[in-house]
Amino acid sequence: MFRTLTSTEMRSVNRSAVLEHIRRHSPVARSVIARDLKLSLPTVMRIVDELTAHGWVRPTGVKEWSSRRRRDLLEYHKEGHAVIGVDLGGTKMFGALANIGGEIIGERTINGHGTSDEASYAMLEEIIGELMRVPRPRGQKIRGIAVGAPGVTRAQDGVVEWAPSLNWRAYPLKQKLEKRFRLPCLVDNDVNLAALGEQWFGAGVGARNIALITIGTGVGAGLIVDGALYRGHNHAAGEVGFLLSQRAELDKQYTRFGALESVISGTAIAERAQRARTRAASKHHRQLTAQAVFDAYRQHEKWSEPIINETVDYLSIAIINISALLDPEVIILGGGVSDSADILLPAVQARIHNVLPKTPTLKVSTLGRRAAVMGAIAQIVYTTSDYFVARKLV
Amino acid sequence: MFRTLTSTEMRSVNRSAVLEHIRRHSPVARSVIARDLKLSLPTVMRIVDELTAHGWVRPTGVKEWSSRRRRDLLEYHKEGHAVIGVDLGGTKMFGALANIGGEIIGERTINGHGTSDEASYAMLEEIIGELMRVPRPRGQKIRGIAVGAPGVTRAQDGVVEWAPSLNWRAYPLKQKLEKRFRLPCLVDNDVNLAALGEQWFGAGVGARNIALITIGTGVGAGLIVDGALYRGHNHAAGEVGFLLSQRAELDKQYTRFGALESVISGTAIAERAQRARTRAASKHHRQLTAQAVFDAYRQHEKWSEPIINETVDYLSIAIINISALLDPEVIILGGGVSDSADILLPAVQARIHNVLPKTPTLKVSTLGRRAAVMGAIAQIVYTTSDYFVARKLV
DNA sequence: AGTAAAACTTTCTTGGTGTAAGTAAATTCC
DNA sequence: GGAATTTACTTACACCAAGAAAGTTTTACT
Repeated sequence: MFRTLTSTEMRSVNRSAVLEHIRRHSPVARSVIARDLKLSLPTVMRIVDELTAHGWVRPTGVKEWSSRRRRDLLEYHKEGHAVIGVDLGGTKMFGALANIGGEIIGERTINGHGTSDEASYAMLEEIIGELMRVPRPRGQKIRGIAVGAPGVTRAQDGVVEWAPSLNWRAYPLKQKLEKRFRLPCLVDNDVNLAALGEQWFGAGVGARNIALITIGTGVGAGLIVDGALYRGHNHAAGEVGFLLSQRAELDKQYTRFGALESVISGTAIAERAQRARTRAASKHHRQLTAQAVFDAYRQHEKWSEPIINETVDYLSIAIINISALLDPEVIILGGGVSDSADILLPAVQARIHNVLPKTPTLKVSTLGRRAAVMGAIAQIVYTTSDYFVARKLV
Repeated sequence: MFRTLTSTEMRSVNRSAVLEHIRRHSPVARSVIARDLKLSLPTVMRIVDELTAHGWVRPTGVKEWSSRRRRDLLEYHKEGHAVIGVDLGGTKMFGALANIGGEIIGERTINGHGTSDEASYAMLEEIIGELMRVPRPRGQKIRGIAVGAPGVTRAQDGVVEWAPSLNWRAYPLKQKLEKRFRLPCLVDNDVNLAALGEQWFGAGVGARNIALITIGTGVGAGLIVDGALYRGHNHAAGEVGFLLSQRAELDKQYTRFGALESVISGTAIAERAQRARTRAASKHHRQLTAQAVFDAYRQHEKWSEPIINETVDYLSIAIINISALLDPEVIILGGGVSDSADILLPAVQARIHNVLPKTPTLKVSTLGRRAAVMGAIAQIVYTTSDYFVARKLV
């Protein structure tokens, strides 16, 4: 729990701080970095040299800008490295090749998933293989591969403990990928990666405490607490699908899906709509999707209102409970259902104001389905550049 | 957010690790520390010398113990320093003088609280003054004063933003105390200190992720996340009193007390009992307390059952929600109501097993009303010995 | 008694940070 | 238009702290 440091690791701490500063403020001059981070100028120089040599940072070429002398500014070298990120969703696999600035170079999607553990893995290998063959700017190397899996993952050793949709159980994914592709590989929960993605490139930029709620096939949350991903004691933090919001739910058993999940997930919304419609019209309409229910609501079709209202209510309760417990700066809505944020956000906003003393900022994911892939970039930068953080206990 | 380090601070990181190791494993030999913490022996020697010189650690005098040579072992020097901790509860003030090993040297309690902000402060000063005059082992100096306030506190600058029971609003407590007592002073939320206390000396020893739920006059929680106290973006993390567990609660306004608080707090239990009794017997009994309701339940008095069942249910929901979101290793029950844990714990235990994939360990506070004061010790040790922690991002 | 092993000690090297003095570039002032 | 001034960076060096390696002490075992 208490990690010790050598001088080299102290350098890593400082290097992380400098790189992070440049990433967030580029273009920026060395002297500004020194001032902001309270480092001496020689130290900043040395670290910047190191970062430049490794392709994380480069001089802009642009000179001067304000009073007195300005020499070349520095910027985060977006094109310095490429990263492969894959989001293994519940229903499809989405992979991207991107540079470390979050610019996507190539994408691949495969619908459906494997029927066995090895079939799922083969599809993943296929996607990664294709992405590795996508042409990149000359000299740009792939720095690593990060995979987000829907289920319980042990990020430390890269084992997927349980991912039902892929038929993986105690599956040593990282090990297999590293053996196959000979690159640093890394496995995490898909929602965790998405939260990190929003923190680096999306709606959570600049925030130190973030909750990303994704509502799609299922419901989950990724938590960033005091600046770092929080995974929990059993890798089960952020399982908001299992939140309870009624006393009656105590008497039921929830194994595959949680209580909240059975109300507000896209699947659940569609199911309720299906039931309402067959009751109302006594004839089967086409298969309804959550999307269709929201569209109906936009068209003021009466039957959709109780469904949407119920969804809004239970989502509001979840958001209130998350805020009461975690007091994040921002709560981000992601996943397929967030396409209907135009309906959800204002409604939820109105509901939570009464009940909480302090309300977080509510936002919609700006990265959408790419969130996890963007988080993959962040994770690869973290691990391959030895990110260390230090903190003084208050 | 990204803090930089100098060599001296690197030393602080390592010193913290060594002190922490000795605190948790004493008596222990230098060579063992080096092995466990992956430090070289010379470094451990130097740090231990430093710690000994400052009174944090001392040689046991006891020699050897196993194969080959063993020289003097080291132990945490419990009596090395004294600390004053004060818990400003909702209804009474409880202060203690203790050594850094958590052994109490003297205690003082004042019932009730001031009618104005300055009256409350005067009472606090009075308690601290008395504790400073309690005779201590010779040579033992008071290292600092930590105060836990019921309400919103800014630990960083020691300002109590809002503590209704004490009539404090934006009250610069730390500043006033330091001016008066000329010692390092420190102000935090009472439940936060209690959580820290349980982590150092109580039911949370060894755990990295802890939620302490206190149920007394009000309801609150202290969260320890990845080893450190988590306070949230607006110093409002752990406000479990505001958790919702029914859709109907969305339509009410909760300003002074939260929704959950109005059901499971000691006050709320007593109120419901009062109503039930007056209805049943149509004559006023003596003022009922939560304690009395639990006693009645133990005596199988029928009227108490629905009250206790309701309490158990909503507490279970809260615990389930906390687990789903935070996945702590242990959830500790504290506060006045935890005296009835013999009833609550097994009942809650039974309720949560069905609903959650992973359940945390449920425990009762082992420190009771002293929890916050014990946490005060921890905080003072943290701040006055410059605790730094370093962490590699996965 | 001699030997081996473990637990420190001492000495020296290495990595890294900061200070201080120095140089270069650009703006401002006269 | 040149000198003074300010800012950005550079160089040289001192200092701090960790680790490696070799030396010393203590103890168990033969």
